[in-house]
Amino acid sequence: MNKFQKRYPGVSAEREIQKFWEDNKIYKFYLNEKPIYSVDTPPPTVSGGLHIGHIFSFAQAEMLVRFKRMQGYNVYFPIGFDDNGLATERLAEKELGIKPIDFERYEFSKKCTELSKKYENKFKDLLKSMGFSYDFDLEYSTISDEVCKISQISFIELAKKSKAYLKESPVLWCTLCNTSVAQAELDSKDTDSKFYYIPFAVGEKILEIATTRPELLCAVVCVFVNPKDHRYSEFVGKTAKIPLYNFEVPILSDSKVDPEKGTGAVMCSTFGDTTDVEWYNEKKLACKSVITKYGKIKQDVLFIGSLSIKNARKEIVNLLKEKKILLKSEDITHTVSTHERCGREIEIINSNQWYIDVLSKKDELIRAADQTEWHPKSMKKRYTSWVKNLKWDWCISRQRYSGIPFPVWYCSNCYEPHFAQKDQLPIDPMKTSYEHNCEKCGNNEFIPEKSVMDTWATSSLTPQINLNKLNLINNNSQIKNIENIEDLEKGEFFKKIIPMNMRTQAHDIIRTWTFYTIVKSLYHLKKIPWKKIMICGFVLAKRGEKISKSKGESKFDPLLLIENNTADILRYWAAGTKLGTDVFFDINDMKDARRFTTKLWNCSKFIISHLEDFDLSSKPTKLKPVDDWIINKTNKVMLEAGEFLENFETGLARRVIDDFFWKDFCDNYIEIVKQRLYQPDIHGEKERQSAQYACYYCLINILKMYAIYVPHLTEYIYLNGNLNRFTGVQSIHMLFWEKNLEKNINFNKEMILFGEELKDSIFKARKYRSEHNMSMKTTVESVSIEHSKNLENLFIETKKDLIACLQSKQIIYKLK
RNA sequence: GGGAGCAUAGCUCAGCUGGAAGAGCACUUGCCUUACAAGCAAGGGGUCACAGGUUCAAGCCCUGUUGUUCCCACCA
Repeated sequence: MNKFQKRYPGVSAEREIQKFWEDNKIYKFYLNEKPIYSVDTPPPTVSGGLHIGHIFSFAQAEMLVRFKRMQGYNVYFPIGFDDNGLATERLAEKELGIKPIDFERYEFSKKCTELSKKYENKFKDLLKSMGFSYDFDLEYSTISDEVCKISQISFIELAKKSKAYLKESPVLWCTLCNTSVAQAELDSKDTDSKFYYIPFAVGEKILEIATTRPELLCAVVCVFVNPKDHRYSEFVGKTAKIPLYNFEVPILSDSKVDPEKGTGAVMCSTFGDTTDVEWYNEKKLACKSVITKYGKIKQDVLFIGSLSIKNARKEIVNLLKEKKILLKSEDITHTVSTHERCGREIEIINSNQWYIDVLSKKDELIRAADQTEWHPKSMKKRYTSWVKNLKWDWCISRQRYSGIPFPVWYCSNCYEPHFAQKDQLPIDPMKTSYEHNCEKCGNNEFIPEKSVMDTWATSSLTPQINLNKLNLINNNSQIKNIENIEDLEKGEFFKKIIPMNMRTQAHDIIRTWTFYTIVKSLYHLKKIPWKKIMICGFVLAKRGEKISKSKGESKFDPLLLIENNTADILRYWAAGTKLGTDVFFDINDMKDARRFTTKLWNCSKFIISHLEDFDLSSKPTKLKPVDDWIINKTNKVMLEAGEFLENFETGLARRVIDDFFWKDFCDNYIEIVKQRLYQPDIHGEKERQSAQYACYYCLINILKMYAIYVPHLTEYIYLNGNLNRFTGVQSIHMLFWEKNLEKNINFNKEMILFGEELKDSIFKARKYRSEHNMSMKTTVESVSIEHSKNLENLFIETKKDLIACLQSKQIIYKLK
C-alpha cells in the first residue's frame, strides 16, 4: 500500500487517475452487454473554447451517467462535436485571417474543418481533464462524411415527402452575415428610435401615418386602418399618395391594426416587419423589394439608391424636412430583432430558400412533448410556448460556406430541383455535376445549390447519428450502405438504444436543439427519440449575463479553474444546485468543495490505516450495535440519494450524502469507535474487527456514493488504499451501488432509531463540556444517559464505547 | 403584453404528498481530543415577501398583491 500523503496531491493525482482510466478503458461501452442505458449528449459548437457553463451542465449530466453505470448499466455515453456552421466560420476568419469570399466554397469549408479539428482536440483534453467518462471511441463530428450522409439523406427524404420545400418568399435575413436565418437564431435588443409622422394625400384629404422606417416609403404597397376605427372609415377603399414618390396605394382595413398606436394608420411595406409579411401573405399583396442582401437600398431607387439602410433613413428624413412634409417626430424605444451571432438588426427580404414545415404541425409538435418525461417539469412549458408562438417555418438553407451541402441541382432552364442519387451521398453538388437530363424540360444544364444547411439541421439528428455510429462499429454490412433513415432501424441497435434513455442539455437550447430534434424525429421515427429529458441550468457571470457571451473572461476559463482548484472541486461545486436552476459564478464557492475534498481524504486515510490487518473473513458474525447502526444508516442514505439521482437531482442527492458523511460518520461514528480501533486490549479483538468491518463497509460505500461527484479523489483513495483487495474490482467506478439491479439494499429501522438516541445523548454530554469550558480529553466521573425501553439492550452493549467516547469513568443509564 | 421560476438566518441555499423552522459560510465562546485547526464541540441569529382563505394544524394547499429572474411577444 502506498503511504497516504498528508495532503491529497490534487491536480497531479487527477492526471495520474485519468491515465489509469484511459489505459484500462474503464468507461468503454460494450456492444453486446446488457442492459444498455443510452444518453443523447449535446455536441458542443466548435467556435473557440468551452466555458464554465458547459462544464456546469455537462458535469451534472455526467454524474448521472456515472450513477447509471454504477447501477450496472452498460452506458452508451458518446461525445460529438458540432464543427460546421457560422460559429466555426467566424473562428476560421478570426484565427486564420481569411475571408470566405477569397476561396471556393469547399476550400474554405476544408480550412474550417482543419481548424476545428485542432479545437476539438483541445475540447477533448478539457473534457478528459474534467474526468468526464465519455467513451471517446464513440466520438462523432457533424461535418464528417458519415454524418453528412445522414443529414443529406434526411433532407432528401423530407423533400420527397414534401416536409422540406423550396420557396421564394420573405425570409429573416442578416445583412452582415449575408444569409437567411431561422426564428430560433433571433435575439432582441432595445433600441432608441423615432416615430416619424408623415401625411399621405387621399384625394383632398390627408391621412397621417406614423412610421419608424421612412426609408421604406418607396416600398409601401398599401395602408391599413382598423375596421372599427371611425376616424378613418371614410378612407377605406380609396387610394393614398406616397409622399416624395407620388405613387398611389390602396387603403385597406384589418383588425391587426392597433388604433392606439401611432396615428392608427399603418403603411405596409415589403418588408418592414413581420406584420407586413403576414399582410403580404394574407392579402396577396405585391412585393416591392428595395433592400439588397448586403443591407443596401437597391441602386435604381429614387433618392436613396445604393445607400445603407441607416443612411437612406437619414436622407429621406432630410428630404421630408426640406420639403416641409414631415409633420413631427417622436423619440421612442422599441425592441428590434437581431442576429444572435453578430447583433445586426434583422431585415426581411424576399428570397429563395429551403424550409422544413413546422407551422402546419404545431399541434402535433406540442402534443409530442407529452411523450417524454421532462426534468424539471417546468421546462416543458418553454418548449410548448416556443412552438405555439412560431411564426416561420424552419428555414434550413444558409448562404454560407462551412456546412453540409444541399445535394441538389437546379435545371438551368426551368429551375426544377433535382436530387442526388442516394448511393452518391455524401456529395457536394458544386464539385460533382448532375449527370441526367431535366425530368421536366429535358434540358441537360444544371446549376448546383450553393447554400449550405443550417447546422441544427444536422445536429437535430443526434439520435440517428448515434444509431448509425453503433451500426458502423458493429460492422453490420446490411446497414452500412443506408439509403433511408428507416434503414438505420434495421440494425440490432435500433431497439436497444431508441428511444434513448435520456437527453441532456442546458435550457438555452430548448428552442433549437430540443425543438429541431423533435421535429426531425417525428418526421423520421414518428415519435420522440428519448424517454426522459434532463435540462440543466446555466452559469451566469452577473445578473442576466451569460458567460458564453462575455469574451475573454479568464477567471471563467475552465482550464485555469481546474489548474487552480482541481476538476473534482469544480464538479462538486457543479452539483450544488437543484436541477434547472441558474447559478452565479463565485470563486468563493470553491472553498466549500475544497473543504470537502480535504475531509474525505483525511477520513479515508484514517479508516484505511486501521484496515491493514483486516480481511473480510474476519468479520464477526455479530456486530456491535454502533457498527450495526452506521451500516444501516449508510444503506438508508444510499437509498435516499439514489431516489434523488433517479430524478436527476445531483445536488439534492449530494446534500443527503454530505450530511451523512460529515455528521454521522465522521463526527459521531468515528469518534465513538476510535478507541475500539486503537485499543483492542481494552475492548477486545472481536470488537475491533466489528468496527473494522463497519468502517470498511461505510468507507467503500461512501466512496461509491461520492465517486460520481469526485471520481478522481475517490479512485485515488481506492487505489492507494488497496481497497480492491476487498472487492476484487479494478476501479471504484466498476463497483455497483447495489449488488445487482433487482436486489435492493435495505435498512433496519430500529437501528436507525438507536443511532438517533445515541447521537442525542452524546450531544448532551458534549454540551455539558462546552458549557463548562472543559477539554474533550478531561475525564469525568460519570455521565447519565436516557434511552427508550426497547433500545435498552443496545445501549447496554454500547457502554464501553460511550465510556471511551465521552471520557467518562462510568455511564449511568436511565429510562426515558 | 403572455408564460414560467423564485421570494425561508447577514450571505448562498435545502425543506418530498401540510404535523414542534434546517445546512454551509459568516459571527460568538471553548477545545492543539494520536484522520483532519482547511479541524472538533457548543452558541447567538428567522412574523418563512405581503394580504386574505381552506384546515384541529400552513413555509408547504387556494386567491390576490408586491418584488425579482428567465422564456416568449412587442419593430407600423
